[in-house]
Order: sequence, then C-alpha cells, then structure tokens
Amino acid sequence: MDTTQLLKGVLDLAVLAVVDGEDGYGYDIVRRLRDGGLSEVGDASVYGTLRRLYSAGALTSYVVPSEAGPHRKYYGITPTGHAQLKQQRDDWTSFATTVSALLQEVPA
Amino acid sequence: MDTTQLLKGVLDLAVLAVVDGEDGYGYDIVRRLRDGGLSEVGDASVYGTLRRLYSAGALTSYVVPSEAGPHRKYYGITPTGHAQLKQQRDDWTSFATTVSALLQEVPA
DNA sequence: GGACAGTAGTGTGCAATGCGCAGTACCGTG
DNA sequence: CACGGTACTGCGCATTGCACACTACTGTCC
Repeated sequence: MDTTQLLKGVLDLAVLAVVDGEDGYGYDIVRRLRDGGLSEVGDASVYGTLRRLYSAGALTSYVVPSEAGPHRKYYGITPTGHAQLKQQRDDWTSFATTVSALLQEVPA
Repeated sequence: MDTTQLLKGVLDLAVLAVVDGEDGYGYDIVRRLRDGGLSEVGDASVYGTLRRLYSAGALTSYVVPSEAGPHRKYYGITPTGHAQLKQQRDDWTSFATTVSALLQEVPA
C-alpha cells in the first residue's frame, strides 16, 4: 500500500506538531515521526519540509556544534508556526471528519 | 485555507465511495462530493479521477444518450474497484488515527 | 429565429509535494 | 586509516489536483 499521497498536506502539520512539543533536529524529528506511526516517511521529505517551514517563517533554527558527530541544526517553532499549526490542525480535523462521514454513507 | 493537499490521495477513495452507493455520471458525482462536505473539489479533478480509475479497471462506464442535454457517461464500480475501496478505506482509517494521535501528543 | 444560460464532458499545461538516490562531512572504533 | 553510523543537502522524478479553454446539446426568452 502507498500512503505517500495521504502524507501530502499532512507532513507540515506533523512536523509542526512534533517540534511544538520540543525543539528538535532533522534526524531526530524523522525518528519521532516514525515512532509516532508515520513509519514510511522519507528522511528527504522531512528535511525538505523543515526548510520550507523555515523559509515560511514558521520555524527558527540554530546550529549546535557537534558533540559526537556532525553538527545538528535544531528547529524551534515561532508564533507564526504556532498559528499555522493551530489552523492546520483545525483544517485536518474537520477534513478528517468529513471524509470519514463520506465513507460511511455506504451501508451495504 | 487550502485543503488542496489534503485531498490528494483521498479523492480516489471519495469517488469510489460515492459510486459504490449508486452509479453516477461526472457532473452528478461532483455534486454528491460537494454536498458531502468536499465543497472545494474542482470538477476537472473529479473527471480526471474518474478516467484514472477507469483506466485502472476500478470502474466500468456506459453512456446514456441525453434525455435533456448532452449525453451522460455513467460509472459503476467493479470488483477490482470494490477491493481498492476496501483497501484504501482501511488505509485512510489507520492513517487518520495515527495523525490524530500525533496531533494530540502536545498537551500545552 | 438567434443569443444565451445550463448541463455534460474533454484536453492542456501548471504547481505543490513526497521520494529515491547520490553526495558531503564529521566522529569513534577496529 | 578504512569503515560504519550520524547528520544534512541537492537533484530530478512521479503523482495528482486545479484553472482554463473548448466542444456539444437543450430549452428559454426576446
């Protein structure tokens, strides 16, 4: 099965939600998402999303020089990002409700 | 707000679900989807989806000559389509559950 | 009778986005 | 000092929803 298409439009939301809990860096965020159930998410997708959200002003970033390994680019959420998270969470909720309702319209 | 991206991967499912209840033609299906809550769905998207599903063998089609207006191309679901519907419905349900859970991981 | 609105379907090109893959860089271990 | 693991970046691709333009048929109103 291919949940790729379902991810579209939700990855932003998922990333924001994860970062909203606690700042994180790319690799870590990928792990958190996978642990959270989005096991099929690709790392490149997450990095791309982080960059996009950063460009949009939804995230801040600061580099923490390596302690063991390469540097880590941490991301934190901005007020803009928080607003976006809230908005998209509402969108998602109402959308999910609508779709679920549509699916149940069929009794037999 | 823009639910465009959310629609991706769900339109197939929505169309299958609607047709599963009763055969329908493009214009009619668009109306049913909009009435069902997907108010922002574009007509071209639905026609495109119908063609795609038909090519994939998930739908049959038969033309009913006009009674009042141009001809109508009706679509019905095939066993293949039914299987796909079932599969995608499960995918959706589990995906929606996962995402909802992710979103609630953040208490504050 | 002819312009026009409404219904129904098709084709084209575009934009967004997730992904695979390759590449870079840094660390500790054998 | 080669190698595997961690961390990040860049490139090109495929899918898919959408706007827009176009065809075609019917009934209505002037």
